[in-house]
Amino acid sequence: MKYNSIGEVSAQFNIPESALRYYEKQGLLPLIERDDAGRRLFSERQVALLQAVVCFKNTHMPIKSIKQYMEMIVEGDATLKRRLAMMKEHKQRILDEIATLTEYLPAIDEKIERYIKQIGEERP
Amino acid sequence: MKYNSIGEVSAQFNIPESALRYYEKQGLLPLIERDDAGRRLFSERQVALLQAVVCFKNTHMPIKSIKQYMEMIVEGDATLKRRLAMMKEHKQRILDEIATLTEYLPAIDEKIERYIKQIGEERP
DNA sequence: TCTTGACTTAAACCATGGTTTAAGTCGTAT
DNA sequence: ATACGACTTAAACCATGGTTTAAGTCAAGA
Repeated sequence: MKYNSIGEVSAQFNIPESALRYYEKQGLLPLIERDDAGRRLFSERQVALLQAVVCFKNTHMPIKSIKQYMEMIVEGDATLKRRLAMMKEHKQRILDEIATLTEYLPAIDEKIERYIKQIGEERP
Repeated sequence: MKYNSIGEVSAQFNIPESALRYYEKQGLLPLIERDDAGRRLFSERQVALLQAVVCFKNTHMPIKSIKQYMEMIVEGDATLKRRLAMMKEHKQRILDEIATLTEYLPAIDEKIERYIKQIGEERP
């Protein structure tokens, strides 16, 4: 099996090593193996799980929730329903967030239009 | 002129009074007047500016940036171009954020579909 | 008069999400 | 041998965005 060092993973995902260590400490990256010297070994599986963490972080899931999700993955199939419910809720929060941002865009556009107009009138 | 107390504004916008006081302290609500007892008086103008603050906060503009914007409003027409540039940048950040959220939605949907499928196979 | 409710302040406190620092351990190339 | 680069840890530090607390002021009603 191919293992990646923390430096390699940091470079691949453009995430500081300090953040990866912090994520592991917070329980976002459970079951990371170590070599004889205590250095982290990221398996392909861990890299895939980190990809999920990246997805969750980019969609603003709190660290505590990501941790719960990862704990459920470790727990196995008994948590499938809860994981499904969690993903449905998270999807809804993403949709709500998109809706909020979209709703406020016209207000920003109005300010832009107003400033363009005012600047045009100022320097005639 | 109609003035609103901090309690009224708090109720209207569903924002804690502590947050409104914090916003003023941080410079997000400049030029708020006071009565003889030192109590804040929100004019219609201030309420309108607060509406802008709410818009910026809901679209994740940092407090420091909102403060800069409000300082430019106080400064007057000399800052019109800078305000326009700021609004254009902020709009782009909103669009980028919507794009990011939208890009990750399929990954969440895949997990949802996978869990539905797996749960269906588990309880046949 | 005295209490109550709405307000004031400064300062302390809190949660979230990390980064930085200091000290140390390896493996490898010179 | 030793120096270097990549890694380790715990603990301290930081930024952001507030909330909470303690002590006080003021106006109005019982």
